[in-house]
Amino acid sequence: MLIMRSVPEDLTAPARIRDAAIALFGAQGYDGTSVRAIAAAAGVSPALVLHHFGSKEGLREACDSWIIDEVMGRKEGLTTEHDLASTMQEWLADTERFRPSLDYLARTIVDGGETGARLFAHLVDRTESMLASQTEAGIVRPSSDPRMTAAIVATHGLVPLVLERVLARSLGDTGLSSALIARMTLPTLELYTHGLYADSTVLDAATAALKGTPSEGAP
Amino acid sequence: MLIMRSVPEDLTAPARIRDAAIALFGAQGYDGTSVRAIAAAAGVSPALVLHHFGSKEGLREACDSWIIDEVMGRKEGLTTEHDLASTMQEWLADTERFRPSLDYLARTIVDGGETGARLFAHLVDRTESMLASQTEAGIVRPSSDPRMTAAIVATHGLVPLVLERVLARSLGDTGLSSALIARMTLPTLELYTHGLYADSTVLDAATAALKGTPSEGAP
DNA sequence: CGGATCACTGAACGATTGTTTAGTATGCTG
DNA sequence: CAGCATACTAAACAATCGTTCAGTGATCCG
Repeated sequence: MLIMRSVPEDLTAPARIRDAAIALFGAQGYDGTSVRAIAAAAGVSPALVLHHFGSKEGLREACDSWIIDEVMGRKEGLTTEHDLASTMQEWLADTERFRPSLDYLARTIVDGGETGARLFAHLVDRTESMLASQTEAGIVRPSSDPRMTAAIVATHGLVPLVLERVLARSLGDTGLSSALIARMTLPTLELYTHGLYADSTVLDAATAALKGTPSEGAP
Repeated sequence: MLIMRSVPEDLTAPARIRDAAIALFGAQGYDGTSVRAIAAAAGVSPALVLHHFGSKEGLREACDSWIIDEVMGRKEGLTTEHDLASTMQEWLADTERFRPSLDYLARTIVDGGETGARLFAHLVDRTESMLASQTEAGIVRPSSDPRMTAAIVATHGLVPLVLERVLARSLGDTGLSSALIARMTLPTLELYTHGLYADSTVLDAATAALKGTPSEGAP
């Protein structure tokens, strides 16, 4: 770990510590990152980290609420209203710049903890209301289970975030993930416009099968 | 960590160690699991773990190749040919039973390491050839980018695996993830049959926009 | 029977972990 | 200027980490 002071100088010490923590937690995970490594990356002593954040867990919570504020756009100019979807779109368009936040966000969501669940639930809520209004406008087809459809569409949006590494490696090692996102756009829109199947035989068969066993939710 | 010997007795010590490692690595991650915890769960001494597997990293590699064999179905009766898709379907139908393997597999894939990349690449290959034959048979619509479409469909299949926790929590805490999978089936088939959009205006707009800037791959 | 190999354990090793403590420097407030 | 809170560090703390070592039984082979 020869590289230190990887966070610029013109920030307060707590801010440098927080930025370094997000970068290292995102890159190596919480357990794989030591307080000493964070302190070195922020250019401070290990004791100062705990002086400002109480404990390593307290630092994680500070990073969580910071990333939530960053995702929801409660920073910078408070002019624009943001949410997870729009922020992710912005970040994925410049992965090199937002790499720390992207990695931290991905880990938070797949982790399934309180923060990840809150962010995902928010994304599903937004997706559901968006789909509802677009369905009313005739843009989107009605669904037999709007909540689950919203959840599915939401997860599809998270795919480039949480599966970026394996995706890139399975499509020739471009490594440039913004090009990957761009290449995903057209096939995704094709799928969302015409579906995958040429006709409705598979769906009809599944519908008939579910009609045959209607007691689905009661064990 | 009072609970130990969580792996049955009637297995060889290396097998018990490996099973305990898969369960703990899957539940808490590699860094979050100590050799001592694995040894306790397997009912052996910590030294025996390293005696059989050389190091903690060696144990991980053994778990990786074990899970690969398990996924590819190179075990039990060698009669049936399996792959990632069919194995995942079988495991997700009985999540309680296959919880350790499911969690370990999910972590391996999102980790993006060698094993995860190999498994995912295999899944994309299988999906691509399946889609190709079904396209030729008129079941599946042709795609403008078959490889990427296969990758997208593959990632959609991994969604319940890697996002199970947040998914369950955003749809009322059932916790029973097999019911979650069942509820996902119909909306997914609706999406794959009719698409999400009512008409092709969004796709047409995107296609026109990409025609306007055709120099996509050359930086 | 004798020797060797093997599975296995208890105890310890040094390194690293998160955290605490004592202390220094700085800058604000009265 | 005195007093005090704050930012910050060096050093050490106990605990845990992965790993090593010496040694014990048991099994097997000749």
